[in-house]
Amino acid sequence: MASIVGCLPNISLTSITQFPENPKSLILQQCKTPKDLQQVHAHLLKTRRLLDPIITEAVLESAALLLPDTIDYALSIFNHIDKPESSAYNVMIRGLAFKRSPDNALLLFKKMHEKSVQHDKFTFSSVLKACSRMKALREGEQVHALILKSGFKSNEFVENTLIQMYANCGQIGVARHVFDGMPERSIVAWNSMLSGYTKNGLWDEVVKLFRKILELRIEFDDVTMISVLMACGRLANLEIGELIGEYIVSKGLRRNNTLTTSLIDMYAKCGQVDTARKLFDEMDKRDVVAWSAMISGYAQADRCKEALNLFHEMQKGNVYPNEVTMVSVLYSCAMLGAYETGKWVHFYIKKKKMKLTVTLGTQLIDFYAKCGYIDRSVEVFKEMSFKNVFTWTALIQGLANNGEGKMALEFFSSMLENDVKPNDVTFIGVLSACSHACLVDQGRHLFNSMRRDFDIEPRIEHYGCMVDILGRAGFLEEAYQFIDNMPFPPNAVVWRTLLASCRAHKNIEMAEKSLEHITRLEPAHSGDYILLSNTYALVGRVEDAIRVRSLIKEKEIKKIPGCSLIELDGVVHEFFSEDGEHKHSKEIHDALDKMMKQIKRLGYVPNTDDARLEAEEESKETSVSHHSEKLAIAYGLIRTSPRTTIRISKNLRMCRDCHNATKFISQVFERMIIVRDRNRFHHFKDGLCSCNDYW
DNA sequence: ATAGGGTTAG
Repeated sequence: MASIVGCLPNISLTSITQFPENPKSLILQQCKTPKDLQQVHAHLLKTRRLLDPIITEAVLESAALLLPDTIDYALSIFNHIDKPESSAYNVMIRGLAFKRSPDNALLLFKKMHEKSVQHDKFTFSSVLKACSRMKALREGEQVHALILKSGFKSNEFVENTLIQMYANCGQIGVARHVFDGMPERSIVAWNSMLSGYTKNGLWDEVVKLFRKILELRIEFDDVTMISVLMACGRLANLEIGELIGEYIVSKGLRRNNTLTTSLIDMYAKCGQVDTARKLFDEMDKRDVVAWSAMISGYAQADRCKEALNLFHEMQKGNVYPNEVTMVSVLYSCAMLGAYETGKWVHFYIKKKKMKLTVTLGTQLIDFYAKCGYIDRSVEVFKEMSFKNVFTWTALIQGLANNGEGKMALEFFSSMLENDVKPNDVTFIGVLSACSHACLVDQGRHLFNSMRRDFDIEPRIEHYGCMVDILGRAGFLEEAYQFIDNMPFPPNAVVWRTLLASCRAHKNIEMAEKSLEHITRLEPAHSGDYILLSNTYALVGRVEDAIRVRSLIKEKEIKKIPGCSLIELDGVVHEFFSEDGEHKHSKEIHDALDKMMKQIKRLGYVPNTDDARLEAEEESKETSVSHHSEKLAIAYGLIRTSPRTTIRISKNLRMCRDCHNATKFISQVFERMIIVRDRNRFHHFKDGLCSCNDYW
């Protein structure tokens, strides 16, 4: 018994023989480890004190509720009790309900019922908690019926668990019915209802109920605010969000970290990332959740570079990321094409044996796919033990965008074989797979099966995919008819899709018509005029091409500057086409000149048509050679080792000249070059591109 | 003895 001294610091070795008369609080408070408990248990057995139900229940409570991983120990003690009283059952049911074996809690409840042991409010709330965790609606309903049948007097604890159980089982209406029928409601009841709405994504209802709380002047607490802030974030309801923000300040609650984290998240989701950052900087202790919230705030605001910077700062601050943090970090890497950083994150996840949750795995798949490494996506997919519709969809979309249309469709088939129900987004992926792989009939078939076989109503995006499938394959007239027969008015995106096909198939008439439709719906982007202009240029109507291009200036349409990113040693470098002359160093320009000279020697001819269209006032060649991707590739060539792959991501479509030049570069410099443009991937190798010059 | 809470994806 020597070691018990260390565990029970108030008792000396001799005093163990004088075990306290009533050792209940000693058992509950002093047993810090399973070992402590075992020794106390042994002592109680030896001294036959275990016959006292009060003492036994204290041991049970310690084993079933307070200590980790001792639930089996608790069960073995419980099973030795001759005729357990209801309080002993209650402790066990509650312990089982909390300790990940809610099914056993239910079984024990059943046993209790069979043995006619009286159940009470404690039994009911514990067993309902178990039902809630298991999403066992049927059993929950049975318990509810039993509560009503046994003439049980209303009790707020039980009613609150009923609300929780019904909400967790998706029966939010029943939950509300229970709530409405309560004779008295503390703030916990209101909070239970709010959290029920939250779990079901009914954000509007959260705000509605909170307005009621305000109206009735019910005093709310931090738990209330956390639910409501969550809803405000999802709804971008800054009005209520700020109201709570001011309340928090006025009540001096800023030191409540959980609350402040919710506030940060709300501001970030409402587009006020800088306000969120200010709150974040003012926190006196930032835990991993606060960091994760702020990082995801930047990522959602499309400020991924800042997200990654903050991630690096987090590591300097010795806060360890968890799988939630990594989801936002990988999302940012995917957006930026920051392959090295993302690869390191994957390595870190493995090294730290982080749980590969469905969300994290799905994000890894998306990350690799967006960096052009679709094989790695497939690997991750195969390693995952749990996959959901998001996982399958990410893989299918990744395959489609990387030109693996056929494989995407194969995975779609095996998704169905695995009884995973596709959703509307899955079909976007599947249809774009058909589009990239030029599988017209397959596309038609899948589009028609959406409503018929899967009960999914095609949205305008799906119609857009169909237009793309038809248009790419050259069925422009059919695509036009298809748009005409849509059940809703076409938007600019649909016409833009057709316009792109018109360029590919050199159909002037329909290109003109498409642009007309676009301008009728919204002010056209500069890219639309460029597509039409390119179409004219392709059929030799250079004057028209120039005329259309000049419209961009005349109409003062803002041009989106082309921007290419390349990541080197974990740092993302940005190159812009517009300010190429001024911003970049001599080193880069020298590299660019050298690169252009070398590919010309091998037969590259700059496309002066495009150059002429682009900027008549500048010398033709200079203009085109300064597209951002050429700068980024030139920089990549001098900064990376020979024969390694160069990866670029770009915010616009690649132009034909850059596409052509990159093919030459891949050959001359013996480099694999992967360019992710706005729409798809181009894998350049040995002078050829994976898109077969069709994009 | 019991009830309600923050960050994550296609």
